[in-house]
Formats: sequence, C-alpha cells, structure tokens
Amino acid sequence: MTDSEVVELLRAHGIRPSAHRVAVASCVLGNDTHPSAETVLRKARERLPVISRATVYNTLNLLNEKGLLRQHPFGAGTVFDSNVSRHHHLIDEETGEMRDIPWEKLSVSGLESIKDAEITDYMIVIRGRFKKRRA
Amino acid sequence: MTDSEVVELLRAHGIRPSAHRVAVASCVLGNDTHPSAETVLRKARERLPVISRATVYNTLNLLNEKGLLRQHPFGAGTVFDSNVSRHHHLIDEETGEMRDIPWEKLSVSGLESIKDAEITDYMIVIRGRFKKRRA
DNA sequence: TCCCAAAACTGGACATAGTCTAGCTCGCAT
DNA sequence: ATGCGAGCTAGACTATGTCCAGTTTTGGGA
Repeated sequence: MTDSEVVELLRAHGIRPSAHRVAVASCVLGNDTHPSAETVLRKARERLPVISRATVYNTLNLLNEKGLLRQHPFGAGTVFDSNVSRHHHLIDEETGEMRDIPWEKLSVSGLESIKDAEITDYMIVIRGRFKKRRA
Repeated sequence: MTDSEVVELLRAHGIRPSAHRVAVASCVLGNDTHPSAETVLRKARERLPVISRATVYNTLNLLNEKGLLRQHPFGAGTVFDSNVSRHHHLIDEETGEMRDIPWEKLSVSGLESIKDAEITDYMIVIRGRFKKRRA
C-alpha cells in the first residue's frame, strides 16, 4: 500500500494524516502480518527515527477505534490485524505466529443454542504447527 | 472441592501438596470461575496471609504444566480455567468476564480444509453481552 | 530423634507492555 | 506575526509477570 493510499484511507475514516500517523499506519495496513506494538514501534522508527512509544500506541488505538484494524490477544502477546473483515485464526504453538483463515473455509453450527448472551461476534481459534510457508 | 480432595488431586499429578500449593489450588480448582493471577493471589492471602507473588505464579504455572488447569489470554487479561476438557468460550465485551460453553453445544465444519498446519486444538470464541446471571 | 539435602518459599530486583501527563511544536486561520 | 489547538515528546507511572539469591521447611535415612 502506497503512502498516498494510506493517507486517503486515514482521511476517509476521519483521521488527520500526520507524517507520524502515516508511518505507523503503513507498518500495519495493507499486509497480512500481525505485528505487536513493539514491532510497529521498531518499524516506524526505520522511517521516522524520532517517534515516541506513546505516539505509536495512540495511533494504533486510534486506528482500532476507527475500525481500520483489530487487536487480538492470542498468539504471541497482543497483536494488530489489518484484516477487519470476519475471519478465523490459526496460531503456531511454538512461535505464536498467527495466520488468518478465510471466513468461508470454516463454519460453526449450534450458535442458536446460546441463549444467555447477545452475540456480537465470534471466531474459531485453531492451535497447531505450521507445516511450511504461507501459500 | 474440599482441601483433602485438592491434596489428592495434586498427589495424583505428582505435585507435593504443600500448604501454599493447596491454598493456591483451591482458589482455582473445582469451580468455574476464571480468575486472574492477581485474583488468585488475593484469595490465597485470605487463607494464608504470608504468601508471595512468586509462589502463586510458580504454583499456577506448575498446575498448568501438569494439566490441572489451562491459561487463556482472552477476556480481561490472562485468566486460569480449571476446566481442562474441551470447551468453547463466551466473553462479555464490557466486563471481559468469561463463561464456558460445553463442547457438544457447538460444532465446527471445514477443518479438513486446513492443509498448512497440523491441528492440535481449536475452540470457538464468542463475544457478546451476557443477558443475565449464569444458569 | 536428629540431621541433611532437596524442595519449597521469600522479598526484591528486573523485565515487559502499556497508560498518562505536562509541556513543547508545528501548521493553520486570522 | 501571532495565537490556538491538535499532535507529539520524554519520562514517570502502573500492571503483570519472571528471576534470583538467600532462607525455611520437609521428608527420609542413620
């Protein structure tokens, strides 16, 4: 994703695209990696040597609030996911690495039997060992 | 679960049942709450005023290794679950409170299409709002 | 019973992840 | 040019968890 695409995306979601925000956003958006906040901080500093931890956290939280990314606590600590459409997750038990599984690949039955809660979202979390590189 | 049942359970899993370990274990085992480590520390201190944070963590990790409980990173931070049989999870979005859903209540199809990993475990994680108290 | 080694426990230092705040800076409208 | 507010900064602070060196407890053997 080019910088100008990132800028457009931020604007489209009501976020003023400062240089710092663009640097942070382009570390996460438009790819299927699942970086931690510290990873984003490190990558953002490659582009913009002076950027504070607080700015990275502020920006990630802002992107989260505005629906540009999601936060997941599984895997190796909390990671960010720019795939905001519904999908499932596959996690490598050894490394904590996380991959997305398309929504259509799996399905759940029996949800109508859940009576004691109003369901807003659900996903399947699979743990195992990756065989090889991502297809 | 009585103390002597806890003692038996620990022994049966090759854990020497010291007074401290029993105090910690009985805060978690035999009930369906999902306490955090800090909650366990607080509860354990009600029984045993002098018990260190390290002992609580050591014991919880030991119980985890020996298969007496599981650790889950969803919900409100990391919590412990004495239900070690397969089950799914329902999480209240507001409070982070977690409830177990029996394995048989839900089912997943399509797992055979996962080709790039050896699956060791999976579960459904549902988010929503609890309607009322646990049945 | 007494003694010893091993196991368990302790407090505190350290590590990691994340939040908060007070002050500074920069871009923009006037 | 100047004043203002959004954004950014460093660093202090909190929460959670690990590690370690030293001390206490425990169980088993003489």
